[in-house]
Amino acid sequence: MKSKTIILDGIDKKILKALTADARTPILEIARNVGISGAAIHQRLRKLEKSKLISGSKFILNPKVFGYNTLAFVGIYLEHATNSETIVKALKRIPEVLECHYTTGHYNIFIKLLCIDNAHLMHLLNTKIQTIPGIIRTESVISLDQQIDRQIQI
Amino acid sequence: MKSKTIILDGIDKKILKALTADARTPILEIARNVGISGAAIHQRLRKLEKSKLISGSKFILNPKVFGYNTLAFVGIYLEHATNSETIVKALKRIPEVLECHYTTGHYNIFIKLLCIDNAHLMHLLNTKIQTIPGIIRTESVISLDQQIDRQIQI
DNA sequence: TGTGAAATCTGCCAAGA
DNA sequence: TCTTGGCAGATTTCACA
Repeated sequence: MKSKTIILDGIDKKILKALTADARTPILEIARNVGISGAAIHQRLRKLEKSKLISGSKFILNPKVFGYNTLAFVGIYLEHATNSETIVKALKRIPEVLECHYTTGHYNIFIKLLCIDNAHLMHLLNTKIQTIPGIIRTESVISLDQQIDRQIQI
Repeated sequence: MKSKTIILDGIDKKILKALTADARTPILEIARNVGISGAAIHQRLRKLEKSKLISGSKFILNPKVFGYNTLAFVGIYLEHATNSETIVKALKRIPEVLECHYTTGHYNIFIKLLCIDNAHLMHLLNTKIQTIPGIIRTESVISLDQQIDRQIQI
């Protein structure tokens, strides 16, 4: 039992399906739907958590209610000798940066930005991002409408 | 009370901060930290839910434990006369597609893909995505490592 | 908006088949 | 790995300040 492939049976899948849909689903409610006791569900959950398969739970906020309407992806080109970690550190300080990836291909770094509107995006790029030392150029793709948003299926 | 800007006071922010960090934080625990009664927290939560500010809660699965290690962003070029909705419908049937956006700029559609490895990604692109009628060409950016992953701050 | 109290439901542990 | 039993604590509602 040193290294292990995790094998999920139907019950595990049902538990995960319920909790990935709504993290506050009562365990006893799942137990009723699945047909085993709450304590058993609880034991399985502890197993799943130990296996790192579940990495947490979150309330999902709706950005539009806060007035955040412009989602954009920005590819970043760096100078050759730039220390990427410094760039990432600078990007972390910008709250609008939701994701940041080191990438292959055209760009060195690729980020996802959430802004109030296009003007806010432009302002961010011009005054906060393109001014970071080491960043040469950026290329933006603006999302007009998001059609799919989900996790891996189980 | 027809249209309303939502004003969050310090208590609302503490509630949201606790629940966006861990959706299963007990309400009474938040109540203790904030210094008001559990019933009051409950009332505020109902208000926040009604305002659509909270759009749900989710358990976060760890894709790496399932063997999913390659995250990629793919820009898609469509033929001019293509009905985008048909394309999106086809993309929805591919479980590896986690996000899908209509976009401005170079691409017509932009997606986020989660695959087992690079071979799986290539296979997906060649056999499932580029074969969708209307798709002319795709351009991929592969994430080597994700450094930031978060929601909007409150 | 807040509180406190009451009724009900959950979370979680232990012991055992 | 399941079940039962049980208690502490959580959720939820309500009348009232």
